[in-house]
Amino acid sequence: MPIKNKNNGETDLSTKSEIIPSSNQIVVGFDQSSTAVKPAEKVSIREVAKQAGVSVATVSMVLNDNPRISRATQLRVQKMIERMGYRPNRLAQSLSSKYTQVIAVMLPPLRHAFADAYFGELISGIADRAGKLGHKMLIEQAKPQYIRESKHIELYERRFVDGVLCLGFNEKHTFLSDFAHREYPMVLVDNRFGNDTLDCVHCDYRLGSQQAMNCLLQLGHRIVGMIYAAPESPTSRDVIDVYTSKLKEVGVIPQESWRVDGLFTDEGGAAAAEQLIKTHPQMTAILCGNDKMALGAIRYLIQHGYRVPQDISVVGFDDIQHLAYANPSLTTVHLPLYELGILACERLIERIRGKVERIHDILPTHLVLRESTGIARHHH
Amino acid sequence: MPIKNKNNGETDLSTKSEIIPSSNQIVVGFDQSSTAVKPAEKVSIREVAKQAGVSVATVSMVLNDNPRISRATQLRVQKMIERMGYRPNRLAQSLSSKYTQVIAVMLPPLRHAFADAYFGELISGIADRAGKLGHKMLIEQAKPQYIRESKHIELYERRFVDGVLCLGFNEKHTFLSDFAHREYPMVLVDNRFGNDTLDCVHCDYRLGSQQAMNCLLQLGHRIVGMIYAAPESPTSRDVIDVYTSKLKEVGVIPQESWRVDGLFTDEGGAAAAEQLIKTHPQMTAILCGNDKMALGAIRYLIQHGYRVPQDISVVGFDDIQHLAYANPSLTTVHLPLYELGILACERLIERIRGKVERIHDILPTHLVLRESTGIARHHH
DNA sequence: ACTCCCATAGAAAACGTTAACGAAACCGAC
DNA sequence: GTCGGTTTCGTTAACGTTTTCTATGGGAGT
Repeated sequence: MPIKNKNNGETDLSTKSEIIPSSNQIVVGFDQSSTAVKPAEKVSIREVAKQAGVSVATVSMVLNDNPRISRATQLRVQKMIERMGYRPNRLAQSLSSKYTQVIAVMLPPLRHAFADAYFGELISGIADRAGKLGHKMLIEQAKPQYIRESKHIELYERRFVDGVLCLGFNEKHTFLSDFAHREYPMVLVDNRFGNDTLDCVHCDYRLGSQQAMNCLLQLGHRIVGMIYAAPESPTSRDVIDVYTSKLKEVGVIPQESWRVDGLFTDEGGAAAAEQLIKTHPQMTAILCGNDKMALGAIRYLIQHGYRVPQDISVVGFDDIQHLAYANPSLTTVHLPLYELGILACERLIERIRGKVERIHDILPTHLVLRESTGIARHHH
Repeated sequence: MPIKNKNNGETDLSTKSEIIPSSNQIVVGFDQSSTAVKPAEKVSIREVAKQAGVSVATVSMVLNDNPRISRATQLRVQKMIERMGYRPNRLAQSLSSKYTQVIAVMLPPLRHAFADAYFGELISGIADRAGKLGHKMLIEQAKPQYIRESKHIELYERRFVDGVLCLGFNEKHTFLSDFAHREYPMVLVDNRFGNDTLDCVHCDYRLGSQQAMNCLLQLGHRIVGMIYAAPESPTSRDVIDVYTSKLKEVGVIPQESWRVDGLFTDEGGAAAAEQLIKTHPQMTAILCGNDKMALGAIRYLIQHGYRVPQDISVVGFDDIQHLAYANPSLTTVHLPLYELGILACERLIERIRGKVERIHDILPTHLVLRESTGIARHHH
């Protein structure tokens, strides 16, 4: 299934960019050093113009390669710029032009928001694409007081940024409606806003839920529990909706008590699994709203004598990396978060430039079949 | 042991700031919405001045509460600022003043740099303190091409930032020497540069290594292996140095082959553990350079029939959160990374303002005793 | 009453760009 | 040879602050 896109979008979501594959803290070296470190006494566009024998306007136009400049003078000026080591002051640029070339990434006020695998993937994509499009990335955290003081609006009004990407928010975060009048470019990432009044891009959680449920149903599971989280989130509701309708399709009426809130955390997942398995011993599979909860659930189950997947199958959501070593490895719905980050960044910048009106893009998911799922055991 | 500080530093490293404790993705709501969303047609300092019946200079002085303004007019102007919803354009402010009030956080080009628990803790501290000090935080990744194009210098020259915090770099990253002439404020975080020519703040890895080794030696371990990483890093060498000298203190000469590089990764830790245990079956304890490698080592050991800690004790470094659920839980050296982030941010800003000359601060560590260590087994 | 000084505030010059407008020079066409 | 039309580039006014320099008023000192 190709990219579902309500706009005319044909965005390139590839090119993971040059990254050294490893993974932690102090990486072993990559040799490099900038070619020249100029102590360079500040040189302004005026100096360059004078030395090149042209006006400042001409230099400016060369900088923004305005077609009105002849190839000859363009080369001459560029030579001089190079020779003098001139770098335009972007404060002056932004002050006089319309854009700051900076975007902000807004994170929810979680203790470990900066160390989260989910946010990390998104931010990675955003950072890569922003860099490629000549934009800088500011990171902010929407703590209660921050919102109370309207710092999120100040971001625009004081001209810190041209636009904002909001990660990990849902309808409970009422400050989002500050963007409803669409005066300030903002794209909600991996969620949508109820009345579809906000620009957004997100993964196709309905599709993901279908893929997960198809898998479980094909393996013969019928009593399928669910560990969800943040039911106020439209995408979370998508997953739940499909979960119930898929079960109904095969003639099973999922009870209310088959669903437990796992709070998006490992511990919550474990607690939820406990509750599910104690109240429904005949349950043979659990669908989890994210990988963390799935891992917590598996941990609980194994520690209490259940075999995964022989006794109970578990499916997650996210496909966060560096979990390959989990035992058993997790069958999960892969969310293309890196690509979503790229898309979000790209759409936001288009929106800033007025190249697009409404944004509501959806990226397809796919199931990654690993060891935590298996054929449903018989219950007698 | 108090803070070791070569400067006159008495920095407040407390106040974790208001954060909702939970942990993932879409958090359950915190009610909030900005008090007022002004559609506000851009109002500049000139308008305010006119309405308040004063000059722009006066308004500016009120903004920066310059003592030369009388209390009466100050109040009058502030009222008007409030009433008109005026927000100073910080591009203009920065253009005309000396500072941008923005700092950058430079990350190494690792694939998951944005999702790393180690960096996450540091960044969390930095973000909190930067916000408190009225600064914004830009995040950059020092990919090879980035350095080749001197973008790290451009950061200053084009006036994006006043200073940079470098996380996760070591002496192999030769671009760091671009800062040796100390023209551009930069603080190396959690490492130091060989000839001590760069400003830096870091944890006391020597102390940490002592604490870990004291623990193991007291438990009777003598054949102690080590899984290190990035030996080009001065702090890594600190750990290794203390490891060897501590063993020598009790009359043990650690062989070269007792040490293996674990590459800072989980997989590397597992491979290193394998190598150690196969070549030295009599080994009863392993000291690891970080928690990831320790976890990898434990995973390998358990999967291959060793009991931890009964057969082998393992000690880590970092004390990364959300690892409490590991089994067995990890004895590790706690690095005060959040606090280090705060300190780094604070020092950098002092440096920017010229309030401090050289920076080289060290924060103490402490051992967290958990389940992965025990009394050395007898070997016959 | 006159000077001097302090407290207070205004005027104008930066800060370093972009952009709107206008003006030469050159072209071919008539 | 004049005339519109292009190219190509210079002039100048923004952009919204801070800062330096200057000016005014009034009270204290003599």
